[in-house]
Amino acid sequence: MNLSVAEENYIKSIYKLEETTDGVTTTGLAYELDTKPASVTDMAKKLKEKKLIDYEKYQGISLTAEGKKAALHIIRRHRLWECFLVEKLDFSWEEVHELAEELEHVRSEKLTNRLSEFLGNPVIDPHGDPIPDAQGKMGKQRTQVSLDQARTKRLEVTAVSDKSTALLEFLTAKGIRLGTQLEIIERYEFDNSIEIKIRNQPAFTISEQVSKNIMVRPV
Amino acid sequence: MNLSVAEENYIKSIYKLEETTDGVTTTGLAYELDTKPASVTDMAKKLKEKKLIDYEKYQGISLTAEGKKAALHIIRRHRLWECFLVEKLDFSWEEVHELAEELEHVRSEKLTNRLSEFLGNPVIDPHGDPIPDAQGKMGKQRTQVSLDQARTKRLEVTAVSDKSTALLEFLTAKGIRLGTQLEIIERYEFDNSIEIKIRNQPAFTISEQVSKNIMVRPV
DNA sequence: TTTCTAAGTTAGATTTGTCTAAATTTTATT
DNA sequence: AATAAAATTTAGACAAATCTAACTTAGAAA
Repeated sequence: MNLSVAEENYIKSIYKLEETTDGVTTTGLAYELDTKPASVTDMAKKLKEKKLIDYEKYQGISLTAEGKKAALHIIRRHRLWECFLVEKLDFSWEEVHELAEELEHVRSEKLTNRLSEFLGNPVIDPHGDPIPDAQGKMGKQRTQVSLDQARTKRLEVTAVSDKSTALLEFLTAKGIRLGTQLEIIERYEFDNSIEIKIRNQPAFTISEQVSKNIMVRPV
Repeated sequence: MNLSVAEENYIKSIYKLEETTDGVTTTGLAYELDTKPASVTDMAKKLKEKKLIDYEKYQGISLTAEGKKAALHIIRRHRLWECFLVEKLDFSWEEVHELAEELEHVRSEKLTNRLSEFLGNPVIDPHGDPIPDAQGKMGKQRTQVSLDQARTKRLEVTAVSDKSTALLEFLTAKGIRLGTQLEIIERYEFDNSIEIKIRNQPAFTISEQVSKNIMVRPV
C-alpha cells in the first residue's frame, strides 16, 4: 500500500484519536489535523476506498486492521527518529516532535530497522511512549494514569501526552522530566490545580491543563 | 525562502547540469528530472519569480547566486545523510542515494549541523563527492579526471559520478571502490573499452560507459 | 536568405489535497 | 413530536505540479 504524506498523517491522527477519545468524528479529526471537516470527509472516502478505514456517511471513522498496521509503522518511524535526535544528536525532548513529523514519512523498512538496531532497539521514546516493533507490536504500556487522576501521593513521571514545545519547555523549566519523582501536596477544587513538590525543592502549583498531560505511576 | 520538494529537486538538478554540461536547456533538465519539457517551462517561470534562476524564454536557465546557495544546502544535506547511512547504519554505497533523496528534503539547519558534527564533519561522501560546509562552501575537488581520459597508467579511484544502483553494484562486484588503485593495461579504440588490473587480480575489461563515470587521480 | 527541424512554449486538462458556502442529517432541547 | 442547533456532507472552486497536443521560435542546412 503506497500512501501519500497526507494520507499517512490522517491515519496517524485517526489512530491517536481512537486511543484517546471514544469515536473518531469528522470534526474531531479536522481539529486534530488543523484542517476543515469538509477536507476530512473527502479524505475519508479515499481511505475507505483503500480499505484503511471503515467509514459510512455520518457514522464516524475507525481504522481497519490494515489501517492500524499502517499507523503502527508510521508511529514506529516517528518514535525511532525522536530517539535518534535526542540520544545521538543531543536534541532536547521539546525539539524533536516536529522534526520527527517529517522524518517519519521516509518509508523504508530497511532504514527503519537499521535505525532501530543502531539505537539498541529502544522500547520507549523521549516522551515515554512505547515504540512498536518491526511487526507493529507494542509493549504494553505500564499502567499509567494522568497526574490529575492519580490516587496516591508519591508518583513517578512515565510519559507526557501533549508533545507541544510549549508544554515540554514548561515542564523542563519546572524540572519535570521522564522518571522525575514527585509528591502531591494539595489539590485545589475550584480550578483543579495541584500543588506538587519535587525532592527537596520548594512546592509549586500546576494547572489542570498541565496535570492532565503528565502520565504517572505510583512509587 | 521556502521551497517545495519539487522546487528543491529542480534547483539541485540545475546545479548538477551547470557543473557537468555547458548551458542548462529545457530538454536537458526535463531528461535529468525524468519529466517533460513543458513541465520544466512551467517551473522555470516559478523559480524565476523567486529569483533563484535567471531565465528568459528560449534562452536557457542558470542559477542566481541565491539559487546556487540553495542548491549547496540541499547537496550538503543529501551527502551528510549518505555518510550517516553508510557509516552509522552500515548501508552500502549503492543503497544510499535514493534514501538520501528523501532525507535531504527535511529542512532544518540545526538538524543538518548536528548531523554533520555527529559524523565528525566529513568532507567527502561515500561516492567521493565533496560536502559543502554550513556556509555552503565546498572544499576544492582534488584534480580528478574520468578514467577514460586519464593520461597515466597507475591510478586511484577518487569518486564515481553516476550514482545509479546498477553502476555501483557493478563496481562493487568488480572490486572497485573509493581508493582502489588500478592500472590501465590496454585501451581498445573500436569501442573505447579499457582493460584494467587491480593489484594482483586478473585483468578485466570495462566499457566506455563505465570508465566515463569513474573519477581518478594519478598515483 | 529561405526553409526545415529540433527545441521550447502555450493552452487546456488532470490529480491531489485543500477550501468556502450551501444543503443535509443527526442530536439535543423544548 | 417538533424544532433548533450542531455536525456532516456535497458542490464547486483553487493551487501546485504535472501531462498531452498544438503552436512558436531559434538555429542549422540548403
